[in-house]
Amino acid sequence: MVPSLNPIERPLALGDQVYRTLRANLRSGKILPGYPLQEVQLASQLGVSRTPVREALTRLASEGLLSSDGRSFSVPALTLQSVDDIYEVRILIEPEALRHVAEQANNPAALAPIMRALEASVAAHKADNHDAFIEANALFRSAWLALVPNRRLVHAVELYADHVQHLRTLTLDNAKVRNVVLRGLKRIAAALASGDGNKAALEMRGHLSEARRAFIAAVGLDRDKPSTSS
Amino acid sequence: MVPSLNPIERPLALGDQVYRTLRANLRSGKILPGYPLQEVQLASQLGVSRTPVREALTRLASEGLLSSDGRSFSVPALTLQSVDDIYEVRILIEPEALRHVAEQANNPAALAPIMRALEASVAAHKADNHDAFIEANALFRSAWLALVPNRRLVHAVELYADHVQHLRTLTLDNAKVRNVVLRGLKRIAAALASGDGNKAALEMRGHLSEARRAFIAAVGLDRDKPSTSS
DNA sequence: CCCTTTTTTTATGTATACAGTATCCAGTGT
DNA sequence: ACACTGGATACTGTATACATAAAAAAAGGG
Repeated sequence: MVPSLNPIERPLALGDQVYRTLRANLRSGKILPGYPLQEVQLASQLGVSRTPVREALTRLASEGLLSSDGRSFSVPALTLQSVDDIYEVRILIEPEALRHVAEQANNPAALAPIMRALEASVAAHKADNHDAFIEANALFRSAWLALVPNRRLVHAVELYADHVQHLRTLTLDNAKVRNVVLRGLKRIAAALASGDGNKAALEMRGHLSEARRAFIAAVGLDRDKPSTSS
Repeated sequence: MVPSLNPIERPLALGDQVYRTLRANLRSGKILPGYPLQEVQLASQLGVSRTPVREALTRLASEGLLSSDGRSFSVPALTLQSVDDIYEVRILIEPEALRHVAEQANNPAALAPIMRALEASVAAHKADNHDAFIEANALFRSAWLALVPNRRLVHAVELYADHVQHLRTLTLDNAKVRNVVLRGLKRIAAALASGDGNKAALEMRGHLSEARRAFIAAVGLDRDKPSTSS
């Protein structure tokens, strides 16, 4: 008998690895809307066969992160309509998810990672560092999501946040937009620190509304889809 | 020149067909939780190769309708926790989705399919027809969802509704449960007919809460997972 | 008779082969 | 020069082959 062994770390299946790689690249905006994602090309780039690539692509498409135009897949171009649709869903679920965090984990120790992510955002903003700001932003979200007990809710929040990730990479180099976002994060953090669930939910709602408006204004989205332009 | 030809009806890819078939079978509760869904077996039953089967399975798993326990997939057994989680999400999104329907499509013609589905539910209940009631229930949902303009919201509602579909097949042969559900549908239909968005949202919220309670009570779910028992 | 070990079977993960179809390009005819 | 047609090309959808690992069964030893 051996004292408490942890289960072995199994190497992830290739399909999962490809999925994560692609999703990370979508998140960072490296893949532009409209470009066809071709199986052979991706497979050779990643050094695997078409099978796991195909698996990852169909998964991403079923989650709505890719759209299948005709034969192959591509990043969907965001129209004003789709941005509105996505934000409507986000505004329904994220404030309530945050409410749980405020009500359950209102001790400073649990909130520490969130505060650190906020500080990182501030620093990145001051340094005018586009990529760092985006990263700190994502860190902030995953920090508070880690405290949401409902895993399905977490999954949904992550999904719809990724749906508009491309907007962020396009617009967060604009200092004005960053200011809007940063102001929202600060208010959210303050509400969390106060342990007031209602306030937290309210602040999140306000933040999402304003961020949505700022993104749309910054990218010049009006009834059409120029989301590929930089 | 040829007089106005319609584009040809293209047969759906096998992968999609398998996906739909499996999802329909999950919906009707034909596949029991815990049973491993094996690729070769499904492939031979459906008369296709493993490839499209595999594709469908990974899609269903990524949507949360299947869970991958170790190596293969199976219908996840519903714990009280997971039912609560799913209903929390449903209660966040479905009332607001219904609000749109009440506010936008409050003319009798648009609401006719919903009313027909309600009548079918009533008839099935009176006839004590389990399967017909479930089907009418699904028809009711798809009828009002057809009037929701936000397609992503529709997709999310359908997804989480399917997550607990198994509960329905287990419990809707219970007349008491059917009564609870039917009462909810009637109130929802009345709210829609009145064109009152707030009322519609409120009734949906109440309906979901009560249905959730009735399901849990009927299946005897307490801190564990007997959802396979009939 | 039970426990251990080895063998066999079975199922998945991945790669590759094959078929069908859409797209692109060149050639030909007007 | 332009339009149309025929063929080559490239990509996807599907099937199948192979390798690996887990599970089950059988053999062997105490």
